[in-house]
Amino acid sequence: MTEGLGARAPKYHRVADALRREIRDGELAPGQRLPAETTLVERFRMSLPTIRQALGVLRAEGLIESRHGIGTFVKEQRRLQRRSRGRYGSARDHQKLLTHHLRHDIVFAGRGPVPSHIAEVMGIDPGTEVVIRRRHLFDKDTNQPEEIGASYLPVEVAGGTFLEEPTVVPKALFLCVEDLTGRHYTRARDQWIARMPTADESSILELPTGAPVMHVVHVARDEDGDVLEVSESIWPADRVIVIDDYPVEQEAEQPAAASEV
Amino acid sequence: MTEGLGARAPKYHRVADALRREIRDGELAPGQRLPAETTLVERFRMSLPTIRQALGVLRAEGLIESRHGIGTFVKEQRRLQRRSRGRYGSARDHQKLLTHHLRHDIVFAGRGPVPSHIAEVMGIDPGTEVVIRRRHLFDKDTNQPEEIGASYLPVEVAGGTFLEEPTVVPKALFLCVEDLTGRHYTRARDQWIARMPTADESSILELPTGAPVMHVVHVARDEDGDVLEVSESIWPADRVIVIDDYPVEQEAEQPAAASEV
DNA sequence: GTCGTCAAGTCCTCATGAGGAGTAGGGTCG
DNA sequence: CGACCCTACTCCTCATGAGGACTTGACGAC
Repeated sequence: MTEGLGARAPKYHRVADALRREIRDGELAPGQRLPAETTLVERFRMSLPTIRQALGVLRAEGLIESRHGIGTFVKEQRRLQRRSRGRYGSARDHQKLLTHHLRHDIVFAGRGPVPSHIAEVMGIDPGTEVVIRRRHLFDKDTNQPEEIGASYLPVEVAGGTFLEEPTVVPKALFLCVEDLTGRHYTRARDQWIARMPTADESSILELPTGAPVMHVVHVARDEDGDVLEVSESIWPADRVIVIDDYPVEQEAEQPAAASEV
Repeated sequence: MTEGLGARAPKYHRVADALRREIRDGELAPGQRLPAETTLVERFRMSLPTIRQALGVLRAEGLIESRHGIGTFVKEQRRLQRRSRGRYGSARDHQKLLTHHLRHDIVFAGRGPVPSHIAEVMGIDPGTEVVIRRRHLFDKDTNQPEEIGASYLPVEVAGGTFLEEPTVVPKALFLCVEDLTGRHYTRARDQWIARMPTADESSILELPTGAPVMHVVHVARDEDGDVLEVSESIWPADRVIVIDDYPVEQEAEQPAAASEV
């Protein structure tokens, strides 16, 4: 650990380090308010920009969060949601929306050009017309934004159906598609990346500056390998744990996706 | 998109937006150097701190990277490494280290107290003595840091073996453990989270400020459900894609890890 | 030719000063 | 009692000014 930084380290770095240690040691508990910036100026005997720069470092690390006009607070580290595969089986059971505890705002439903990163996994040309459903999900109680979601369906699959209407579907999307087409979801591929949010995502999800997002692109295919659906979700990264539970291969085998951890 | 911000938006925000658009539109290509800060001061007719604040926003978004004494550059978005399960099968095939293209620096090997986040998944008390192997991995060609890794093995498993010695093991760790104990890796569980790096991680991985990391904790058990090994890896998030390819459950089933995407 | 020195250009640190904007609490007026 | 306003406190924005540290390339001494 970088305890006791030498006098050679930048001042803002030393301040950040002192506060970081107080947070780690519990002197500043999660949820607790930090001293006001002006108070820190007096305490550390440094200028306001220097103090603010130090706070900026801790903000970028996700340790604190500032609220305009109120104060700066130690963030509560909670990762509530666990996400992994297995969604299909449980949805077949319950016959209801996977995210029924969230309020769904359908912000768009209809046809449009497929974005390039989706076209890539679908194996079609960017700009090809597909059926798109975009949604924002909010916690029903706190009204906090939880997720930005979008589904992309080939026109052959969803064209002319109620999936082009901006209404919440009655059950999991894949069950609707199976009913409408008679085809079956057979194989899926998830692609997870973590990145910094765009300005739009940051404002929709009300993210504090410096908070990363988790972005998953989900591709579902039928028994012939044809794409039935691509959907993507974007969450604040600090609310997500991806869990993958699987048997260890006992025999030599070449997995579909190479390959190391 | 937040095109054409009104005059009410903060100045640094407008500057960031203008540069962001130039990057997105390709006027500033990946790898290319941005105008010097002093040049931007003249061009936008704003003060240096304002310009620097705008650059700070783009840095936090992972769009640009500044190098002291050299300049500020548009980051190349490259996600080279794809990681997913299936590691065991291919390792049994090749009988060599999974990360043989990287240089391994064993920074520690021996006994020590288990960290709390590892104790939790191992189901033991924090501080219990375990065998720990810590390593830093570097690209053999560029010498760039690529990964921080650590393995935690119960003393019953690895105590008194060469796994307590700070030398690179001849083949994948799990094959060593299987040979030494006669027990077999049967089931594994990976836990992925994305977060901002600690100060230490940031310096070891030479991360630009504002860049998140991907952190995976891997738990391996034998047929009795006893933990044989826990290992964790930390990568710069922008070099990682996690890919998960799996069959869709056709029948009702309660997966081990609940469960929604 | 090789090495070290130097200067120019770059980003980084930090101080001072001023004003603006959002929030919460208390008081006043109806 | 309720609605409104005012004030104190908070964080946010932005300017100016100065010096330092790092990198590169050119130049001269050896």
